[in-house]
Amino acid sequence: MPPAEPTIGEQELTLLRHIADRESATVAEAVDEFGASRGLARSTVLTMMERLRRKGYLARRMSGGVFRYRALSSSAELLKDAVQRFVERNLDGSVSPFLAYLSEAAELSAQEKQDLERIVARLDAVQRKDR
Amino acid sequence: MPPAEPTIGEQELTLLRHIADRESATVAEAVDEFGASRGLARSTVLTMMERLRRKGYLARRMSGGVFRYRALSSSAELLKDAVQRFVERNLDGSVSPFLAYLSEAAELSAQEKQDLERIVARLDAVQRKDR
DNA sequence: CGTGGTTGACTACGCGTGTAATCAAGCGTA
DNA sequence: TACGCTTGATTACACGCGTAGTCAACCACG
Repeated sequence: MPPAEPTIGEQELTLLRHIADRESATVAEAVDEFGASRGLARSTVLTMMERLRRKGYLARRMSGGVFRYRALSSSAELLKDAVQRFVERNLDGSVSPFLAYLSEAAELSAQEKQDLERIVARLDAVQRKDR
Repeated sequence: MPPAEPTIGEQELTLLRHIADRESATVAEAVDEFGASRGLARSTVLTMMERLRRKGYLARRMSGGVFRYRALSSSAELLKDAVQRFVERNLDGSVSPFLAYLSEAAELSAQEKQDLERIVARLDAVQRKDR
């Protein structure tokens, strides 16, 4: 196991995903595309990106006079990890509370419904093989 | 809507659920049952419980010379809310990453599988009704 | 050449949370 | 009565994260 990944704050994760989704960004670009709409100062975005770099989520390389940052994991990977951490730390590893949420509060898109059915279908298959 | 519930930290939530699960606890009991195994000082547990009380998650009443605390929501309710907050704040309201986690990383108990199938079945019913 | 905008580094501050020491009051028992 | 344990309240501190100001270097343009 890697040395217990550092924590990520909510805002940090959002920014990280933004960068991951475009596979490369300068600070200026991140400010324009991410910070501006949220009213964040340039220095704020810069600080966040440098913190993410120290934590090992971003790497950068000088290119054309400025640093270009890129995420070391994909957005989907990051989210899955975030979910995993949440399940392990807050739900004691049980997904039941999530299922409760799914059935009571969640609004599922057509795509999500389809994904869910596929998961269940695969579950059934495994189950049949098991017994 | 109530005035935007205060945040709860991870440890706070765990303690709160512990209390919710027994529907009443004194500080001494919480220390014995919750704090001791985690190496927490009595004052730490006391502080957490008082913070939870200020935030409106616990109430207390004097009983036999000591305060008895009780949670104002059930453990299940708390968890569902936590999931909801997580989905809204970290996943942009989309449960897809959760489904990705479910299908790739989660180990489901028999009960959970059953719950999941029930959810899907209900989804199917609604879908049929919709069109 | 000077001046203004861009870039990167550093420093800082408030708040929430995790954690605890300390103090004062009450109560039981030798 | 005096001592010690339990209980409650107060105060404190470190760390992470969200947020930003400031400064120095650089580059382009007039």
